[in-house]
Amino acid sequence: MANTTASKLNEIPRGAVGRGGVLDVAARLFREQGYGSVSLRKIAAAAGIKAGSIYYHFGSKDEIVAAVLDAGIQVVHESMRQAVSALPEGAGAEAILRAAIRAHLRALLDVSDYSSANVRIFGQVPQSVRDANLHTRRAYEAEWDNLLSRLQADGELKREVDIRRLRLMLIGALNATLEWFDPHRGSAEALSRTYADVFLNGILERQET
Amino acid sequence: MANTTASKLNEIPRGAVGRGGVLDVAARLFREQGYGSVSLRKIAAAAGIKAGSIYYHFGSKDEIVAAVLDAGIQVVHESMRQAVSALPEGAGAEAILRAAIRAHLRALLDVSDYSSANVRIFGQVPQSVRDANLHTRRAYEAEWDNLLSRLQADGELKREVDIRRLRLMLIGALNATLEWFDPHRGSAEALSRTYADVFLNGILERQET
DNA sequence: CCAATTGCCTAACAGCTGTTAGTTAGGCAA
DNA sequence: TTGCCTAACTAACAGCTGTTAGGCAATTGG
Repeated sequence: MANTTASKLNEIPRGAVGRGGVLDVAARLFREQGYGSVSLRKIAAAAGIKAGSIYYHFGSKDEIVAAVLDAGIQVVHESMRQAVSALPEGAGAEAILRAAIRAHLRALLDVSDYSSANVRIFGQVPQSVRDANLHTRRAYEAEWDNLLSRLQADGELKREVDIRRLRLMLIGALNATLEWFDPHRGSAEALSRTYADVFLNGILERQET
Repeated sequence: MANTTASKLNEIPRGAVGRGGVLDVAARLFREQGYGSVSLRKIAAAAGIKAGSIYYHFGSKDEIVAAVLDAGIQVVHESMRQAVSALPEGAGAEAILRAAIRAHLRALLDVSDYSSANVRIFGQVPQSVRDANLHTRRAYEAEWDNLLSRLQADGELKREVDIRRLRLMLIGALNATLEWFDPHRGSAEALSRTYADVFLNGILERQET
């Protein structure tokens, strides 16, 4: 037919999907539906290509999910590091912790499908994929441990808190927001303030004894 | 052969698996491996029966997972309610909150595969199953909201904290421990004390201004 | 302008999934 | 003894899964 040429015009240009496009779509689907119920055919369909074509860009499903997991951590890590290092020289513990909490939460809730997908599906992927993500993960954890240790050494954090445990508490609590956060009910910005308030000062009304 | 009678003796008694047995096994597997990668054949094998036999006790896979989810909430709910009501009459906010936190955490980490399975897989099951669990879930949430509201009305909690948000923070933070808690590194008991300490009083070293 | 490379497509594979139907054997009541 | 109920079994189904092989058109480099 004559329209073969014409129809090309409103088609997606040839190389527009590509490895990056597949990865973006995969991250979004993983975040929305979890690991187990997202098949390669779903990813392909959402990206506008066919399932087999994915194997031109990736060697396996594990390779896709591994790439999503790594990118997810890197986004939060970078966001948190920048937020902290952008602070003025003599910033106190309170300002530093508020900035770090805010950066982590905003990366999760506002910015990136990759970071939220990481939190959501990490516990669902095959062991081998989890293991491959551990290096990236530990780097981010070390960033927090360094920060917290420094503040504790300066006497700004209570001495009796174990740093590792505190980091697990903090990141765990922040990540848990993904399960219920609704942008219609309040901003990630405001939420990060509440989290900082509670973690820094607690929820008990203080008696002036 | 003559041993047909003898061999019966070291076989599992006929009705020993049953509906309850299947449910126990399912809860354990869901907690360990997540929803998507636990098939009916895996559940059946772990329970010592064949896949088809499950349909004598349950109408579908969804029915199994729904039963696990409901039981999971009920265990934590009951545990928390008892712990709080066992307190002496005039117990203060601090004692009440410590008891509630401790009960929730111990139900998750020490006691029940059902409660931990609930937390782990709730975000992975089909929408319809989630919806069916909502009633049970809301009852537990209301228990917390009542408790927190009462304490706030008595002036023991800071006025500016939103109750719903505080409850989401608290339960979210407690549930997140499932992802990293290791009984070899410390008890749920000790962990619950740390959580109470942080939530009640915060982590900042208090300056005597 | 030709050749090579890129990015996709089609068709098929073996294996696993939830589910159904029909069968069988033990225990209990009449 | 007869007959029902319970709790399992076997075998099969349609559909989906990750993955592979081979083909084909468009773009790009020489």
